[in-house]
Amino acid sequence: MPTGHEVLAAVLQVRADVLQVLLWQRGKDPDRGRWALPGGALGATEDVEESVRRQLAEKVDVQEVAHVEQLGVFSAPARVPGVRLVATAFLGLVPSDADPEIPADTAWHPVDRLPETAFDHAEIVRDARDRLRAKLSYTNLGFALAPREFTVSALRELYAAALGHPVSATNLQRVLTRRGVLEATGETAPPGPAGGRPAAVFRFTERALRVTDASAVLRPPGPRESTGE
Amino acid sequence: MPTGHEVLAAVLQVRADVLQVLLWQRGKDPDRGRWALPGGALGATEDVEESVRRQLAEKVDVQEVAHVEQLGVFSAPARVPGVRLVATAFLGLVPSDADPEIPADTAWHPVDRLPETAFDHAEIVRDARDRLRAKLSYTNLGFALAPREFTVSALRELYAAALGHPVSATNLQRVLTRRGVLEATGETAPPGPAGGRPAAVFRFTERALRVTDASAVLRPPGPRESTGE
DNA sequence: CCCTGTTTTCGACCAGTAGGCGAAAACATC
DNA sequence: GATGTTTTCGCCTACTGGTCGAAAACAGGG
Repeated sequence: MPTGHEVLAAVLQVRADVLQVLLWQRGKDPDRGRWALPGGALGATEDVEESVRRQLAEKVDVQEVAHVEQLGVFSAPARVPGVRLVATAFLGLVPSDADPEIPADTAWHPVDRLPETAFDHAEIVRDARDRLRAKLSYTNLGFALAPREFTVSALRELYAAALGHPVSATNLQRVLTRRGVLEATGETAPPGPAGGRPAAVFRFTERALRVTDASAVLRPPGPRESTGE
Repeated sequence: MPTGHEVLAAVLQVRADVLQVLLWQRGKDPDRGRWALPGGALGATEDVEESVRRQLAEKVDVQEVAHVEQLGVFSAPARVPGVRLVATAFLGLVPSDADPEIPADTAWHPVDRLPETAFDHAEIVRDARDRLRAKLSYTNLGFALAPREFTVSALRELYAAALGHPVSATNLQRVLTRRGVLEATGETAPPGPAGGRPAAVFRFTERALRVTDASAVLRPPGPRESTGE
């Protein structure tokens, strides 16, 4: 039994205040009618990251996908019936203001209320969701879920939807500002129908677009590095 | 050209106060004479984690490997000459007091002064080292590098060697104690030849053995969870 | 036996960071 | 102008990490 290799992408976006994942409905067996992650066989001349971007391009406008990172390998011998197929899974993030064209067999589904899924794809979606939730708090990954410009309230709702629990606007703004990743544009957004003070518009700074993993505890000794400019 | 799949393990241990990796010297082409990571082809009836543990057993006593985790996929089309070979890389950790038997072609090498390595294995070792350094500070991964019982000074030297920078013993003890992962045994270790106060002996608690990733900033609201018990 | 040197341990202090609260600002509608 | 709504900002508290220095507990030498 030869070993094949496929790539799969769990593309996440906050839509209607709910974290959702892009799935397509299989038209043939095995698992006909069940919902699957976009992906496909690894090509001979590409690595897995190139491959997942290529395959994703068949379902959505890849320009809209702001962040792609490797989740891990799924390799249970019988994860797909009949053939031996090892999968490299990816996490993809789409800003909440994008509404990419998608094929007819494709739809967004809330990550916490998945339909009947194909193969081990539900497990992959869970892993993607958990990875996002973990990294949202200690990295700048939020920029990949947010529009280019936004108010603090809008960002708060995004984080709340993605994390699955309420977030304080005050604290969110202070934390992100202190990290040096939030920047006021000077503009203000018009208030809603009920009135209220107009909200200031922010964007992520250049440095925010580099996802910095390190929230190092047990730092090397010596004076702190400045976070500002 | 068919696609094969192999697993590779970067097994790290602090030896002689230096972070080292287990490598074996290739006896035949390609890359004869260069140093390679242990590993091999994925079997038909195993997943990648089972496979890496099986392959590792051929080089070292697997009982000594305290922690194994997936690093990622390496899949550049020409990463191995001649064939298309996708690799799943793993990070393995061995406690510093273990000295496993290893074959004649196998040796430990400092991760910061590698010999001539085969294929893309140097990159994998770098990734393993960086992963360890990142996770040491915000997880309990240290337990996998330490003996079952140890003094704070010994643990400090372990962390310093693994992280590559000095670590304060005071702070290390306080941080780990507050996390509830350090526990005094009540015993004391005899002082060195120069005298000095005898050091208290510690061990990691049960809860420390579960590696807890979450160092969540932007927590859900409400009272703090107690770390005690 | 006391003094010195060494190593560990512990308490105190400081700074940086997150969470919470409420007042003030800036708008809409009546 | 009064009221209601939303945003913004400052203040307070709690917790955590980093640093320092004193005290504790040992060995060895005079």
